[in-house]
Amino acid sequence: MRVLIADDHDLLRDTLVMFLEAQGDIIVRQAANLGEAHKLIDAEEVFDLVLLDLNMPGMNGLEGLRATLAMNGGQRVALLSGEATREIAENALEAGAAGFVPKTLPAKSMINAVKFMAMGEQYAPIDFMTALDESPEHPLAEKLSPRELQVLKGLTEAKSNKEIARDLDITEPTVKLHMKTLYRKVGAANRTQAALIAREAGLF
Amino acid sequence: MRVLIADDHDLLRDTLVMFLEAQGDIIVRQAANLGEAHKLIDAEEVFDLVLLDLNMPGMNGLEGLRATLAMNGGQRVALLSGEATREIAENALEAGAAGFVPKTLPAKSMINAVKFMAMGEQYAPIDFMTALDESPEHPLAEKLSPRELQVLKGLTEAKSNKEIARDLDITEPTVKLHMKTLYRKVGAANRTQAALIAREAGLF
DNA sequence: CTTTAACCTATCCGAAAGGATAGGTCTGTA
DNA sequence: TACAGACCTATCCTTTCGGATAGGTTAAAG
Repeated sequence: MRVLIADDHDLLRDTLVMFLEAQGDIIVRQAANLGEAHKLIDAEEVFDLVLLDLNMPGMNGLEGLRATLAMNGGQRVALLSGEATREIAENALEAGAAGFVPKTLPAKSMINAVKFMAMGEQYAPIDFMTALDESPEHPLAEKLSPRELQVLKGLTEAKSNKEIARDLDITEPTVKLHMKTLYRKVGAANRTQAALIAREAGLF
Repeated sequence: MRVLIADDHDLLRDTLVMFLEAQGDIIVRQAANLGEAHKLIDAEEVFDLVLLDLNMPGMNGLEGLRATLAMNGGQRVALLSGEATREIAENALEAGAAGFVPKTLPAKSMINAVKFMAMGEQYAPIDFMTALDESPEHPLAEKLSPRELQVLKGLTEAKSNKEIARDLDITEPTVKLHMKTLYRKVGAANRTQAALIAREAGLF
């Protein structure tokens, strides 16, 4: 089994190489950037698996992955990354990657994943892929006052101003003003749009 | 490596057993229903992996999976199914399953997956898990007339009745009646809820 | 101790939404 | 032809919403 590891972090690369070669039946080649990796792919016989670090020189996002996939030999290429988002992982897999390996994976699991992919399967960590794509922050929630958030919550529950007022124990006109203010803050023209924006932002 | 396969389809079970045992270092035990499987788990030393068919006698949905996970020995349990939905697969993985194996998988991949899981990793087919959970149909869209759909579309764009009327070249009162009718059809109390429901259903 | 700013509160009024009711136009069918 | 049913249209009328305006409270800064 022939594997190529391309990563500009020497430490991680060496560790991975050591672990893989300890498996006995795996031949590992190394590269520190995309150019070196391509040279090795051109010069040697086809690899069972090529591991590319997302952040190493020459990668340019997923472009390097696509370029490597398009190279002769039809080798299987997987993406290796420390801080990639789930979205990037999905894009990589859609682009035809053999898998996605986060650097947070335990060494043992990483070895298993590499062997798994080299055997022709597609790999990605389950928990990573099924995690909800939670927006990093809710910039909206930050800009709204507590009362406005409560009013907005009532709005997303399709309550009338009167109901919201009763629930919050304030008068209806007050609710209206909060509405008006929060429309301005979230950029909505009316309550329907405000509700859709709130839902879109993942609030409540 | 010790594997237990529980499935009431003899043909599939025998095929799988044959393939696995051909790998040389795998000992396979069989069961035709959940009760038999539990007896084997109790009687023998711990398995590296237990494969449970979702539809065999005694399973009762994911209950059988949970019961098996809770048994002594702490064995790893994976779900095997022919027609499970992505939702069931996710629930199984959340419940602590070692993996999910659809019966549509090629034999070679299935063997790889079983070995992968027996080594302690969690497996699920990438394409299966990342597939969008597209609602089979939009039951809403079927119940609404063309005009009502156009009105609802305008509503999700946060337009006023007057704007919708102008866009559709009808009078405003007509728009109102369409609104009222579609509220009833989709089960909304007001326009905000109707907009949220439409968005939720994936319309527009 | 003022001052400023941000927030919550309230009043009034025009505009929009929502309900009830009814006429008009197509289908397909007896 | 007559009829039923589904759909689109329109007219009143009441409720609700949305905007403009302004007073009251609290906390931080001068």
